[in-house]
Amino acid sequence: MATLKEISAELGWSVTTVSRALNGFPEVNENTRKKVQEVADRLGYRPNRVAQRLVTGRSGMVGMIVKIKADMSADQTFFEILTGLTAALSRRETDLVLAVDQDDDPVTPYKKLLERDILDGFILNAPTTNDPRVSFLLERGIPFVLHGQDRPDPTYPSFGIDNKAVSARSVKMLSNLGHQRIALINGKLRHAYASDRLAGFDDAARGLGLTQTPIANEATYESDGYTKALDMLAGPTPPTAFICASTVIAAGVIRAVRDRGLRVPHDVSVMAHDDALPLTRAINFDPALTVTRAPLRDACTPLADILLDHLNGTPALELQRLQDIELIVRGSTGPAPKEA
Amino acid sequence: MATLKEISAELGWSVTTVSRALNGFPEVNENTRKKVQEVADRLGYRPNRVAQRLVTGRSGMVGMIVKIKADMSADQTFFEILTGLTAALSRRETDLVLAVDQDDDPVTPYKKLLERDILDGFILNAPTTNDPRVSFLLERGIPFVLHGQDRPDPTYPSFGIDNKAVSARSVKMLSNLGHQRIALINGKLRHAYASDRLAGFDDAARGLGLTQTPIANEATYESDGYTKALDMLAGPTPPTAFICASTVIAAGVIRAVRDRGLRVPHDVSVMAHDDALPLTRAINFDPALTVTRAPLRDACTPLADILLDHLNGTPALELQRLQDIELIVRGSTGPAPKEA
DNA sequence: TAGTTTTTCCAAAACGTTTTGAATAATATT
DNA sequence: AATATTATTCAAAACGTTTTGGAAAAACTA
Repeated sequence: MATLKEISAELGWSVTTVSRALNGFPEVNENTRKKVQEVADRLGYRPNRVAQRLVTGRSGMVGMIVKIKADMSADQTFFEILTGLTAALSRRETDLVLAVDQDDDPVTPYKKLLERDILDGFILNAPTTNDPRVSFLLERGIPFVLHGQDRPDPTYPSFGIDNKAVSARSVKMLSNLGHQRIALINGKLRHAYASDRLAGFDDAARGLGLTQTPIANEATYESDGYTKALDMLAGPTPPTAFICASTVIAAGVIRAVRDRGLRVPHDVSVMAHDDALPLTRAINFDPALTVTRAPLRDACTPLADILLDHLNGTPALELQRLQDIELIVRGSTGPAPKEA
Repeated sequence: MATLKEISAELGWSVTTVSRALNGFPEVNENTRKKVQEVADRLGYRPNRVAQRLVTGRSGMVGMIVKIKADMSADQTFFEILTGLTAALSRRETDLVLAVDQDDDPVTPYKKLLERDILDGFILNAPTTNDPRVSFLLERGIPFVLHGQDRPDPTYPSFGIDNKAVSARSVKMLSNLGHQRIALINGKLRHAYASDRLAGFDDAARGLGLTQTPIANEATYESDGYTKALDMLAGPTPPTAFICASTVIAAGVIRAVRDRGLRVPHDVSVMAHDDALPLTRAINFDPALTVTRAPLRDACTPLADILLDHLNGTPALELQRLQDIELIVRGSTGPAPKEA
């Protein structure tokens, strides 16, 4: 590994000048800069990042802790955001490094990595409500960006969708189609997104004077959608429309509707939130699925940019952005059925 | 973050003494050492790893590059080795950090991470024959351990199974049961393990004078096992026994055997190599599967130990170890059928 | 030519830690 | 008490890079 000292010795200039030449300081003469760059290229000089971080506090590496789960259902999300973030950060000459979380306490892996004092910041995803990781990093002034929000008035950089609006827009659309009995099949309530969608659903239903709005939480898989929808459809006043937390859950709901001899959308409308993951495509449903769409992949560049802008000095409150949600109406939703 | 300087100032001893006290140097008085440790504990002192690496060349972090693939079939392997390695390294106060490989050239992500000069070494897995990553790291004298081998006379630390012996023991066992027509359904030949198993199969068959030994390579999924076994069973002299690259492939072979109206093991014996992954358990097969067994999880601690011993100075040639293979005979294999 | 201004490069210090070789203090021996 | 030996601590340098504040060189002006 070539060092500044070697370049300095070969050219007869100080280490200071060599450093400033390579780093584009304006007071270095252009000829000097060119000569330094030529020798650096020839010797294959690469700055020692460890030494840089010791002086500047920056290594050019940001971290993300990965929770390995026994079930594989989250893998699409996981891989999608990993590959997207790696590419987005790479465009800004930053490396994403991962560590595996194997502790009961979600804060522990952050403590361990912080002991190394090597990473410039963190990207956090899948927040729980009032996420302890967020509180921990805020207390220590460690830079991070959160994908989503974990509290109503966040003081940290973030990028995500407005999950209350996801529910509200869905409820309004279905209400406009004449649906009075609208069901929500929601995710696990420990996740902040699910909690927000529940709140948004309640608010919207109340605002529209809807009173028959059954809710089931804690759904993850297709089979959850199936069993919870079956239960709801078995009641005396079954819902005529479902809002599902994901396209995967919607597949289960549609299967349940059909197993009851009902038609989509003629008898029951089904819609879902769509992260636009590669293996569960809404347009491949029969009928094609109506969705509130916000591709997970579209979050990667903003997340990378927000974190790096924050590291470069932009105040956190200027780095809270929302991802657009697109309502796409397809064949899985239609007017409420006439009451028999 | 407390520093040695702060401890030094509080106690009135030099930074040198404080450093040596904390690092257990024998010439430091025991009383001195205790006092230093107390202040360090009180101030929450943690060594700055960046500064340490600058002086010692060690950060306490080793790296692994992860190739993200579109299909999910490798995830079991991936997760198994990740979680195992993280735990094993953690026991030796070393952090495993991951980076995502998104380049066509498998060497590129190593180059990028090496520019950082932060990691102490690498763990490499899934080698191809004469793996370019191995050559690259050897040329640069970068410490690493390889899970498996990629060449006949490796000069680097490694831990893995003898894949030639996997095939040889399987062939011998089936030959001893009277089988004369033994088929191999092998993995992708670009992987070193598949290449070695092919060689071992050929050698063993030749040594036993077997001449009807059909081979199919490039199998990964259950469906590969199914279609390749169907093809072989459709011939004029179908095999009476199969050796499969994995338990997943064996499931496909068994399905093909049954679709042909044949019985396992009465008409056709089926065995496989078993990495003991959690979701594809050989004893859950019907009948329970005969296997050459080498749990992937059992490789993790040796891999971690070998790499760290190498970093601590043990020569590479003393750090090449083989994992035991256990031949477990169960109900899927039996004597060759009598010729009709 | 002398004085002033601008441009360019540099010495020193810093970052936090480790290590070498020596200095100092304490203890033992004569 | 003086000398020798052992135990303990220390100053300085190193690691590679960046930055502050200033020195030196070059260019400009009167």
